[in-house]
Amino acid sequence: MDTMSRRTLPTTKDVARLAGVSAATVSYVLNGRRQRSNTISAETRQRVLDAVTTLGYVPNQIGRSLRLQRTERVSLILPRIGVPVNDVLIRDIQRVADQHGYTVMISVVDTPERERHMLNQLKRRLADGAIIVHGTWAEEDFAELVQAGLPLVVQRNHVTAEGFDVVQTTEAETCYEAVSYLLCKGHRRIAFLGHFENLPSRLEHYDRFTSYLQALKDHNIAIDERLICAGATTRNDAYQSALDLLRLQEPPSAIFAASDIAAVSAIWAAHSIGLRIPEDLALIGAGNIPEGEITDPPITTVGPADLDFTAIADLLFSRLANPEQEGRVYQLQWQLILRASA
Amino acid sequence: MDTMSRRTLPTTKDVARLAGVSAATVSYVLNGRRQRSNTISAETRQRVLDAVTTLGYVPNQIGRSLRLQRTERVSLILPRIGVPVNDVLIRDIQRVADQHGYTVMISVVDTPERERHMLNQLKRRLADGAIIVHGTWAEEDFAELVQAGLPLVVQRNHVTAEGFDVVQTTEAETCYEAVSYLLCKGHRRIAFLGHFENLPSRLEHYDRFTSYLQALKDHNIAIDERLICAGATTRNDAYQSALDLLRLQEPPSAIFAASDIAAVSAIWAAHSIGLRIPEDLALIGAGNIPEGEITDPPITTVGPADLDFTAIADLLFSRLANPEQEGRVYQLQWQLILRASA
DNA sequence: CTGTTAGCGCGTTCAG
DNA sequence: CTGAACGCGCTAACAG
Repeated sequence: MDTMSRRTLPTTKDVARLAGVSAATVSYVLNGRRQRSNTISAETRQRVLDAVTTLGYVPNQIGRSLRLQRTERVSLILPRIGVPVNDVLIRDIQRVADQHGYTVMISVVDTPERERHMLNQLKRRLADGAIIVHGTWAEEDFAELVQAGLPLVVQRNHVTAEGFDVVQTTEAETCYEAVSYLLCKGHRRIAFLGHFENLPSRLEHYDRFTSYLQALKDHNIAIDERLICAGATTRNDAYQSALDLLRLQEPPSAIFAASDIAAVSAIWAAHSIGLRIPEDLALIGAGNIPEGEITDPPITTVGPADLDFTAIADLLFSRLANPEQEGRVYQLQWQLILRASA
Repeated sequence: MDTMSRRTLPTTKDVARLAGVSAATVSYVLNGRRQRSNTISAETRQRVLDAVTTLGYVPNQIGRSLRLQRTERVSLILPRIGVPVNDVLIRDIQRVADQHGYTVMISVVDTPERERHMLNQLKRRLADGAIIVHGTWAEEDFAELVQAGLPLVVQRNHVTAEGFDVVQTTEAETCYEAVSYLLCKGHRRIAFLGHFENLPSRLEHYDRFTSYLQALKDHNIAIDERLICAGATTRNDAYQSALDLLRLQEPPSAIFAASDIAAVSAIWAAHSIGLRIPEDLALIGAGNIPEGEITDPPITTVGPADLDFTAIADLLFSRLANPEQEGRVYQLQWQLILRASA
């Protein structure tokens, strides 16, 4: 309670002195020796534990990390926050990390500057391993991290698993299927509602968009640039963009939204000008977020059939246990989920 | 590129050897000496920098932290993810941290077990300071962290700023005003749509709820427990709960939702059974999230007038610079924001 | 069964 | 202007 104790936290040495043993013994007691025949008498053990509680000693993780060459933390790097699918990812990684006694540290990395900063932090051993989701990272960045010996899992479709693991989705085919579905229903003016910021490096890797283009092309529909909308970053931006689309002289009869959030916003936009869905406007989203089940109407969407990303976390911890293994590719199967909006 | 280099990262010593200087000189060059008259010749400086790039040397943050007794990280602890207001908080804290050269690590702490784990991590010097938002933390936990010398900012209404800073809102009065507003409009059956999990320790500290109760009481309206709904944790749960409310034999004519997310879900629920808002059902939310402006109708809500939480981050960094200062209280002004839903 | 010693990587004091 | 030496807190190897 005195102000002095706030200045200097107790160390193993303090505990050792109070218990009348050496610092090593304290460590043995607290970390339970595993190898060798190093055991501690019950009496000494108790003296140490008493000293620990008396002093309120807590081991310093930094000293421990330096000695063990291991932080017991994993880093989860997200390109943006407020995307429901990331909530699930966080939940699943958290759960697996708990089981391994690891702490998860989440970082939102949404600008090139922050990317550079985080790249540096990771090379400085901020964590023992990292899961990087999408973002504008260059492939060289991943190579640098591998070079630095950091166990790494990258969720991105167009990247080669060289020294790290890659999580991919089959969204290219499924999005193609979704747009084809709209075409088969007779729609000829189909809008694309997405955002072109924070893309995985190149536009041609933006599967949801290229699939849209390809499907139209394969059905001999000319691309109308006025129907391609890039402003759907936030819910409110998506709302405005959808409104702009629907107010065109020749408005679309269907919208393929690159995210379910954008699709929900499109519903609000349609409602606000008296359009009915799907009668006046067909709508397909992407991502299969739970929210899509409670909208009016529920949203037809493409996305992972069940929202469980445990496998991604498992990849990282398996690599943590065996860092030298070859890069693996894990496929997340997407599917078209028909509901009422299209 | 050889496998050896993945085993052992270069250290200051390696850089020193290659540059033909001592490790100290490397540190001088990289950290730019401030005190004393220690300067390095341009020539030596260049040799060191060359060696750094040749080896791809990156200072090890763990060694640095141990030496400096400072991690150059701050911890942001959230009780749950997927709440839009936290997106704003993250953005603002991130920005301020960038300016100070600090890294933000976000943690989702949503169970008592994770709370205990994180309490320990913080005492182990996971970060130099922390911002803790709501959650079920006990006041003793904060005292422990203060005792451990951790600069701390807590966002919670009912807590005394003893050795740390507190961010409070005026939501108690504003929520009272909101419910009173409904009562003045003639509503007598007003439902409460909230969630009783993850509460700040005690139910009587759940301002949004107590204000609801108090307003009814002051207007001599008997509490009808069937109108008090505790299941609105996620969007989908809130939807179900709202549906249950609206299907009661004597359904409410108004709903006060403890979050805007719950309010949006209530709109969907109302739509799905053909109720119009505000004609058939009045609705007030809480939190003032941007999404409330694009719903149909836009949501009348209570919340901070402008979404800027820079001040919270400033509190932490000011305390980081001056750890011994008295605990301060910062008030976040809430207000009733009238839109079309009530 | 327990104490001594060494060193993880870094930044800094002090003597040259 | 530079280098040798020290210590941050912890744990593994080795003595005793």
